[in-house]
Amino acid sequence: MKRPTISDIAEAAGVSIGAVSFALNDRPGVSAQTRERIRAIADELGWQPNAAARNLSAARAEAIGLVIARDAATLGVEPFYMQFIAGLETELSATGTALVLQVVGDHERAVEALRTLWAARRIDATILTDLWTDDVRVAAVDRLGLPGVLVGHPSVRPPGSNVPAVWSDDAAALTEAVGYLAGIGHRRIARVGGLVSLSHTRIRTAAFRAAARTHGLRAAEVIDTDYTWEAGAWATERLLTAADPPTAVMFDNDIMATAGLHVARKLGIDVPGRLSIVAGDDSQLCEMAYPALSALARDVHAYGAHAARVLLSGSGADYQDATPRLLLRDSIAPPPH
Amino acid sequence: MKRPTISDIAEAAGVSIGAVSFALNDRPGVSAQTRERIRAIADELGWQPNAAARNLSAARAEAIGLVIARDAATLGVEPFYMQFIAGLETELSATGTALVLQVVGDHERAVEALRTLWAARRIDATILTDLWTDDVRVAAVDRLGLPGVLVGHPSVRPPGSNVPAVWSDDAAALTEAVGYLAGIGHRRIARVGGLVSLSHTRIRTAAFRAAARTHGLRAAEVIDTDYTWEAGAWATERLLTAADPPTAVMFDNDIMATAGLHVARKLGIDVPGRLSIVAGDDSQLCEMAYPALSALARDVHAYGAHAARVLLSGSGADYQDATPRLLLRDSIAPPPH
DNA sequence: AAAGGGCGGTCGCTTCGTATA
DNA sequence: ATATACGAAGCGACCGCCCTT
Repeated sequence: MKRPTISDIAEAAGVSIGAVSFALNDRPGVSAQTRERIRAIADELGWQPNAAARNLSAARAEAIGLVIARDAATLGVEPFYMQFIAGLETELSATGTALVLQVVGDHERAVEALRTLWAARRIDATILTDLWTDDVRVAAVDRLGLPGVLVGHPSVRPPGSNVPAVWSDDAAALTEAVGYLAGIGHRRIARVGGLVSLSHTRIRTAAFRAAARTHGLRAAEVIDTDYTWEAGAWATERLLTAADPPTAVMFDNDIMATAGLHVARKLGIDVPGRLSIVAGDDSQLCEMAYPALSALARDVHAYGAHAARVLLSGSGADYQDATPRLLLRDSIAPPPH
Repeated sequence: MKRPTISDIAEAAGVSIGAVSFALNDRPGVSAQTRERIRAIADELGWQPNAAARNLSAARAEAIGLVIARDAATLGVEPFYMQFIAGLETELSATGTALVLQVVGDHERAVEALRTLWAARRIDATILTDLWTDDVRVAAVDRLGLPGVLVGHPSVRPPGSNVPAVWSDDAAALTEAVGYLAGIGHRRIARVGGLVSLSHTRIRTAAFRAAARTHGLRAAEVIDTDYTWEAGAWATERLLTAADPPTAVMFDNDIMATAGLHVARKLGIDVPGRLSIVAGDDSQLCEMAYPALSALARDVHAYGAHAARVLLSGSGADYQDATPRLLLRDSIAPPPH
């Protein structure tokens, strides 16, 4: 029950504390047989290094911080984070790095949390998600000297900063999707975007507009939202009840896409007969909807793993993840007429 | 940029290290003005006590561990954990306690993770969720002397153990729901349960059967599953295509309830006209379904907060949370005929 | 006599300089 | 000179003991 320390081992082995440390850390300076003897005793005693002591002398925490800045209520159904975290873990657990998680309400508190964790040496690095343009958190990690990785397009990185970014080419994904819809005949396509403060929202909107121009679409309206069910429903209703409504709508997340589906049903608009829908990520929500929603699919689990790998490698180099692909289910069809 | 230590403050204030420690920890032995001066300097320097150093001498980690034993794939849509974690955080952050999160595949690995975290003094306590009957993790925390709280019915606690439990009366909730359905005329009610290895699944099934007897139901079939969409769909299909099918089905989680809704639609069975559905928890998935699903509602966020509070209080006393209530939406109606 | 504040040991581990075979 | 092992000095904060005014 009492947890053994290195000196218990030293005593039992009849050697010095230093020798035990060297033996257990695979460093030269201890004979092979002494090393084995020490190892055996450590095993027998069930010894584990005291993280506090080790971190104190090494000045490392062997932990990384993930501070999620999100209203608790909306965190529930949003499938992104749990999968992302599970992905992180696959890499972290392999290196004995702990994940310290915190959920806060806004960026200001996120900065405060990161500052405290870092100042207290509870974390060695952090991962920043849901990046805004001119994100105060990026500025903060730069200022603090807190290592980190940005999960988002490298363009969010301010000049002078060299925090690596892990990203995927959302613009290409959107371009592909618009191209597909245009290819099967759609001429009026709308986009229900996420928070305009998020950098990837702007990137996607820009790509959407560019693709609309390329294909000479007759209409390419964009409505920005806050990602919630309510906003998705409201935006869809506005789109569908306008004169000359779109024949296809692309949503920035799955929750809003599902909301859009509901609104269409309420208005008696058949999906995909009269309206095609493209969802945002590709969570299980898409399969759960009826009809099952086509979506821009990406492997969030792998995304998390890659972010962790970039962080642990310390290379400082950006990493481009796979481009989301349009996954066809049952919510896309050629436009009516 | 450089993170200050207590001796930096001492130097800047022209006092000893001990005086700084006393001043910053609100202990007597320092004059009020010295205390203020020291505080001001600490603030200005952005000082935070080095967690490793403090934990080393205090032999505490100021952190609790949450090891989620769940297949990564199913973690995605399951809204429980994120909300639960957010609830935990509201209490933890108030006391400066960190949350160390780990995601593993099974109980064996969970025990291993807890053992390592505890042996390395990375955590002071843990929270155990999704409890099984004869859960190896409960035995492990007892054996290790690792403090914890069980999120589940006190009956999962083996004799001799005194780990506190935070629980809600699921049996009462199920009884209420069956009573309601029976009250509006249902005579054939089925239950699609969760993992039979989970203790609360058994508790609910027992309550379901007892209530069925009380109300003299003609049929009260129970099908156990693994909580997945596929299992929910399969179970529902089996139920609805049998001779003399149920007029109401109660699901143990929201994902399966949604799957059940799909199956009913596929079979051309109107909900709630010919089939009533009760979902398991009450996540946003219920509102997202069409028709919106009635559910046994509980406040998961508060549940998490209560678990944290019990853990931090150290009282060791069980805490009974609010009993889930039947929340009526659009998926319940009297049976046909 | 009491209040303010210095000193030094302590937690467990790492690491470096040095001594022994 | 080489391989092996010892002793001690930190890492940063805490805390009890003791000495000042």
